[in-house]
Amino acid sequence: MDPGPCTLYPVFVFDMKRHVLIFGVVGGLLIAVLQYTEYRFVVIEHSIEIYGALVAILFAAFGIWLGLRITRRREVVRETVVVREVPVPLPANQPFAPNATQQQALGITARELEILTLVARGLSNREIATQLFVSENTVKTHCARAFDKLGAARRTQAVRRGKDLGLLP
Amino acid sequence: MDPGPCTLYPVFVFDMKRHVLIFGVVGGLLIAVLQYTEYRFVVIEHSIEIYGALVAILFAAFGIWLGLRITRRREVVRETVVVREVPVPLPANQPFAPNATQQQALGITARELEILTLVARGLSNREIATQLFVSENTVKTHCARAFDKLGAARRTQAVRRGKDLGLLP
DNA sequence: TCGAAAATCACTCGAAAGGATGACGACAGC
DNA sequence: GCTGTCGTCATCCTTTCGAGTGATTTTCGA
Repeated sequence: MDPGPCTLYPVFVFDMKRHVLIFGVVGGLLIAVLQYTEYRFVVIEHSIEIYGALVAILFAAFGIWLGLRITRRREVVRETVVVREVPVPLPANQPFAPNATQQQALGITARELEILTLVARGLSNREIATQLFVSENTVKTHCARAFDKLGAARRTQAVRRGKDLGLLP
Repeated sequence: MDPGPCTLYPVFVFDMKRHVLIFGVVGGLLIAVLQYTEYRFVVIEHSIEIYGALVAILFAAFGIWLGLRITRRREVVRETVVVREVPVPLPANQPFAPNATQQQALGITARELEILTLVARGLSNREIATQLFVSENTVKTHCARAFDKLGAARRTQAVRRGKDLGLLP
């Protein structure tokens, strides 16, 4: 559902592709070379250990190099993103009209939507109850029903979905 | 090892010390384990190749991790250099760039903002912790600090203020 | 090398939120 | 009449949040 950390560094995954390719090629070459040398120095007793150590050192060095290269790329991209920075406070503010179609499709009543907007404003249940002259339990009931209709488990999630569906400004 | 990156970034030589230590310990353990398994599966014909491949993969992964760890997070430095404010009426829906000016004015760190965006997506603290591979307590701490800097008492309020200040999409 | 800032984690405690269920009155529509 | 919807309120119980405090480790700049 949620793309998560990948959205934060999409360039990272992109770069990986090419590097993994290089990794495969160089890895194959290294293995071939090492296998060749293995058969040449088979007379040595602890050749397996030396072999393993060689492979370990070479691949570790290569891995470090890969890690350095990846992060270097990421740094450059990060800089360009900063240049593209656009701080914009508010574009236009005409009276918001909730999406009545979505509201009816989900069966959300007017009262529930009213409470949802107050939830989106960051008010607590108690504050909402005070503002609407009803009890806190009533607010909770409306909230529970609205959350259920929105398929939300938490109020932040309900706000998120409400905005996505055009129910909230 | 790879002397290249070290000469380019002499600052990391100091950091390398500790990492090289870890590298040695983990490497020794890995070799021991691999040697043990080697003798257990000596019946397999191509055990040497498997052994080498195992060592290669493990050390390559470890090397990558090491490389990433050493050169992590250098882009923040560049970020302060670029200061550009462009009042744009409406950026449609293209990649969102948080208002760095507001963020710096409030002293909100990158990690706090990252967690704030996940809060705005309706995730619970536990879900955020799982997604970022940290403990729930850490998420709570970041949340608390972010809320304090935003002057918010609840997460819905924090999301609201974050949006108003251009910190959240 | 040193120190400040940031990130990490833990613990407690109280408040807030949420789930489940039941109930009551008003009101519209058949 | 009867039924269904809506708004209202309640109780019990569990989970989640938030505040406060303290600590360690990592990072980064001077």
